Amino acid sequence: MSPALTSETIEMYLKSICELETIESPVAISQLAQRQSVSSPAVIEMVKRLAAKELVTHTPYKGVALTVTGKKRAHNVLRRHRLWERFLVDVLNLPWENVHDCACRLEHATAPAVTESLAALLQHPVRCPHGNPIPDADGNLPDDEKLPLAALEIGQSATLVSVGYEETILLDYLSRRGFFPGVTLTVEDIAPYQGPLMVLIEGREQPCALGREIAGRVFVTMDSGEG
Amino acid sequence: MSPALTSETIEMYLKSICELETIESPVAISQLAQRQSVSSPAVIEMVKRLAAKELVTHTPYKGVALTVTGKKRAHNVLRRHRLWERFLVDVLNLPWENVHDCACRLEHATAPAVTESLAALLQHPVRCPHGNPIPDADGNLPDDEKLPLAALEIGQSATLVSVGYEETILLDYLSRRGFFPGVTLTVEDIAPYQGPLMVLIEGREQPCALGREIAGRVFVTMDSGEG
DNA sequence: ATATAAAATTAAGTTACCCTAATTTTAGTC
DNA sequence: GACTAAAATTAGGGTAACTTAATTTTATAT
Ligand SMILES: [Mn+2]
Ligand SMILES: [Mn+2]
Ligand SMILES: [Mn+2]
Ligand SMILES: [Mn+2]
Repeated sequence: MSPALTSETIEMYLKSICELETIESPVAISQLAQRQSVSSPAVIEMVKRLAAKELVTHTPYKGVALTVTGKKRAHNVLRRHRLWERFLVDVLNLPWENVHDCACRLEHATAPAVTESLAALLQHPVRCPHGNPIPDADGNLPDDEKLPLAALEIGQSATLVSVGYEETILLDYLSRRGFFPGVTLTVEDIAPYQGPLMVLIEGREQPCALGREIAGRVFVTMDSGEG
Repeated sequence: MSPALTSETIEMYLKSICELETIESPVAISQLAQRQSVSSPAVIEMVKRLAAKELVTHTPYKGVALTVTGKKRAHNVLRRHRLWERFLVDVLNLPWENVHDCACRLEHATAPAVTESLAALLQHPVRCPHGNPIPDADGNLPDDEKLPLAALEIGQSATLVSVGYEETILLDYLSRRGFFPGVTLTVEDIAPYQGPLMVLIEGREQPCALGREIAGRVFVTMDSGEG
């Protein structure tokens, strides 16, 4: 028997590689291991399988990069994931911070006909509830103008676009403090020595302290007249 | 590491055992093997795992039966399956004969919160598009009054309730000929030697020949005044 | 009661995916 | 340029779920 074309595990690796490539390319084995919560040898082994299927290229001791086919496949998973997220939030009214995990299971169990009917039902949404773009049916993913909140200087204002690197702990943390796509933020202070940013959400009284790590995962666009 | 509480494979075995139990109990290993499209040794091995988890009881050389826990678990899978089927037909407008396969994948990837929100969205439907009852959130499944079409005599009329033992080939075959829950059927003739039944769907000109095997999987209720 | 066919089970082996421990390679420091 | 810590890789092993081939048990038919 020839090995299966794909599997839930393979799809998750492809998706992770795709997401990590936006930060560094090629992607380090250790990064993938951390993201997938598995050991490095497990990653090495899987990377060999993926390379055999020509979904990634592996440069030993350097890292992994998606091939064109691999990237298409990854974008397709992302499409399913983000469409399900929209459905779960918009139609089923499930909480913004929980839908990521639900979608992460559904994404692997979705037939093409279901994906496309879902897209039609939702009227072909462009972004997931966390602000990340939804690839089109052909696998095209527009990369948008955005910069990490951590790149702002004191006094600058910006609009929250998206939460990169989605994970429930992070989404939970942000939602509790009112950080959603669309809100307007002002950096009131930046502590030295990689300390936290004091960020005010428009309409709130008190600013909120965000660590650099998190501020690097929250993406914004500068409000016009300030860029 | 203790073995996972459940898996897609385990859920499918439980569901199959549950469905087969309505025909014969305990369920024969060979029946399960056929239903799951795997070899008998594979079934034996899995049955041992299920027995270890106390989800089934296995009487060697006799067969398998669900425990109370096992049946609850099976009903829960059936609930998810049938709710997804309703969603796919009612909300996404996918074809009646295709949704079974789509739902068979989604059913294993559905968090409890998703299941219940889905049920609410659909206004707590009682039956799947193929007429089979949807267990409630507690796992209760009402067994309804119905008899196989094969049990009717010549001249008798009945209403199609459900298609048991769902499989795409069967659903495809029936949908092409107009057999859906709710239609009124009349048995016009029954061929001897296990030959086919000539069945007329109300409103049609020509009767349709259905083999005994299929007529045994189509369930009806007698129209009042004929039982 | 015995022969035989069918069903169930055991035996032995495979693949995907994971692990820990040991080793090798790379990159940064003096 | 050698020394060392971190990262990558190899070696060896495990489990879930499957396979085919061989064996045992049950059911049936004479
Ligand atoms: Mn996933
Ligand atoms: Mn998202
Ligand atoms: Mn299934
Ligand atoms: Mn159904």
